[in-house]
Amino acid sequence: MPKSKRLMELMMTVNRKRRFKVQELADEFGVSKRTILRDLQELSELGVPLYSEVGPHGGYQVLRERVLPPIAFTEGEAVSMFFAVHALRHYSSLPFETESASALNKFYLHMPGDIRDRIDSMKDRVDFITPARRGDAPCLSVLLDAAIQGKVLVVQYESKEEGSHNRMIQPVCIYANNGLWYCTAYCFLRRGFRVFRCDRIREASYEATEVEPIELSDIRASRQGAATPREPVRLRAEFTRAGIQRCESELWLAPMLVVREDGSGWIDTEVARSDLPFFTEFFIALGKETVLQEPAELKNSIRQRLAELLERYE
Amino acid sequence: MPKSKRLMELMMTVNRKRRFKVQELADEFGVSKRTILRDLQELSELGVPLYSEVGPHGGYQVLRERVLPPIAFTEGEAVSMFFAVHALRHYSSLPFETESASALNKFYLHMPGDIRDRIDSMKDRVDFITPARRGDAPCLSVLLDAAIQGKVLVVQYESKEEGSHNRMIQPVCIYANNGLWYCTAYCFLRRGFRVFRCDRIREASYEATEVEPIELSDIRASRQGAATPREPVRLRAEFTRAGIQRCESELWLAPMLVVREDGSGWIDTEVARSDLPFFTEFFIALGKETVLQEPAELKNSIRQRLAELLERYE
DNA sequence: ATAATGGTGACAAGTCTTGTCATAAACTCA
DNA sequence: TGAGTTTATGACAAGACTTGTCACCATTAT
Repeated sequence: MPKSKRLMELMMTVNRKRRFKVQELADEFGVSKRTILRDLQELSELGVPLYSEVGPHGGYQVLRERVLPPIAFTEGEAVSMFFAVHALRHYSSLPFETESASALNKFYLHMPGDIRDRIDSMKDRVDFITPARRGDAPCLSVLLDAAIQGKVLVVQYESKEEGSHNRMIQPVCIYANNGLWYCTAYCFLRRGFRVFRCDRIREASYEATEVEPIELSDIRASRQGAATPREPVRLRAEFTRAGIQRCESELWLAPMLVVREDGSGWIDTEVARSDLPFFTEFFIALGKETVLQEPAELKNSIRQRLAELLERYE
Repeated sequence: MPKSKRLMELMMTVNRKRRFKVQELADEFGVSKRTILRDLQELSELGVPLYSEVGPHGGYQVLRERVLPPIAFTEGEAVSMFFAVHALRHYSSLPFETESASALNKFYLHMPGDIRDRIDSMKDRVDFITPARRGDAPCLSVLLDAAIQGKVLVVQYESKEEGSHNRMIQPVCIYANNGLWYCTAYCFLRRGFRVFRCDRIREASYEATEVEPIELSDIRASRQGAATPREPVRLRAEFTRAGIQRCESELWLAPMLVVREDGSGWIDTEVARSDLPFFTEFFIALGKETVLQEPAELKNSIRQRLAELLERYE
């Protein structure tokens, strides 16, 4: 095998196995140890961050920095990747530390000049906005780690109602929505799946929890479990065109909407009775853009609420 | 220069200049044409998509696909990039066509096995959610292109009030927010900067507009121009803790909020009189979580609105 | 037709690569 | 302490690979 090809393959190989001995590679490539040593030095000069230790149990290592093999990207692909990573700057907290910033930088610096020009001309013209929020979420990486490894955490959670207290939870997944991070987790206190706002989790640690982690083979099942409504109540309402447009902004509502040709529409679904206070506010906010047909119970609570408000503003 | 190094440099060079002749490179590298030809063939075998045409005015070209030079990414950087691009799948429309999907795929396939494992274990655990919206925005790439090149477009816009009609606009920038795409543009009809919802732009074309594009050297100035309030009215209000939390979800409001230690807070700012109808609805939606202090005008309109609603639900 | 440009094969000169050997240094473990 | 393991470096000859040259072909624009 000619040297140039061997170097390329060597690069892939050392990236695959992060630790290796010279003899190993020599056998694998059918060349002498001396040759491999020389090759490794060249790779090193080319930027692959190799580190070696002598002695028994020694050997070579690739440091955390690894060279990805060269990839053929479309110009458009490269641009897409750039803006995707660029969008992450809106997040004040990320589960991957600050590494996206340096990735962006490296990516940008390695671009051929004309692509870089194109990016420059687009940089001020395109953006994926995420609302910048105050709440930092300091525990994201711990939560993610626990989710991946299926471990139980003790967290200090500051809930809306009860103030700050400790809970044991087993994270399932974390996600960002509308500028805030949330964590779905099994809560050992409440014995069920709950969603936690990550910025309200002040501390999280693995410390000696004797609780056995539960089995989470099917994540989706657990998610659904969290959402099953009890005490269903039928909800029917008409929406004007403007009403529909506003409803479409609501994640949970959009899938249940039925839209007519002319843009207006309606909803006919079952909701949990315990959610009625929420719907009271929701329908009030919709103002004249809706006509509520059912349930009477909701109409009543809306009337009552409106009367209270009116009194407040008198 | 040894061959292996020359190959690497050659890769960079052909990526920089997308069209070139063999003789050119031969001079540049101080080797013969024959050697360059052989090298180019090797690059080709390595995946660089070269294309050549014979004859005068012929020469080599790198096709739209280009090999980015190998970049040293931290493991964390690679993972961040993956999830950043992964998040784009939530968007039903993008200004860069479908190229992010293929970028993601290539990226994933080229990862060393253990990083791929790590990504797999994280894929169901982390997400950047963007509300999935119905409205497709078919014209994004045209709008972006016009913004970059400073051209005037004729668009068919379906506005909330006036239905569908044509306008001439000069796009400034486009951005995604909460699942919808918006375009800031100079509107020649209204003679000022306006924000358009891209999914309401049915068609956009360059066709023979004799209108001269305006100068947009400073984009930020133009953005501000769009936001300067006329007929300012002083707005003062108190918010409970829960009220503050809801206000923080509002992008335009968050910067003006003042938050106290205990989580409650207030606002004291100037708004345009023309926005009062909007604030009427906004404060009604806030319910009991706020106490409006000023202006009386707004209080009146809220009262009136509440009374109307109450009647509706009677 | 002519000139420009890429494409291929053959071959000798010579450069670069490789394996071997010797030696050193650092480290582990018994 | 000493034996064994592993990286590290230098020297050198054999030889594998690379290079330049040259001859020739194919295609295409002018």
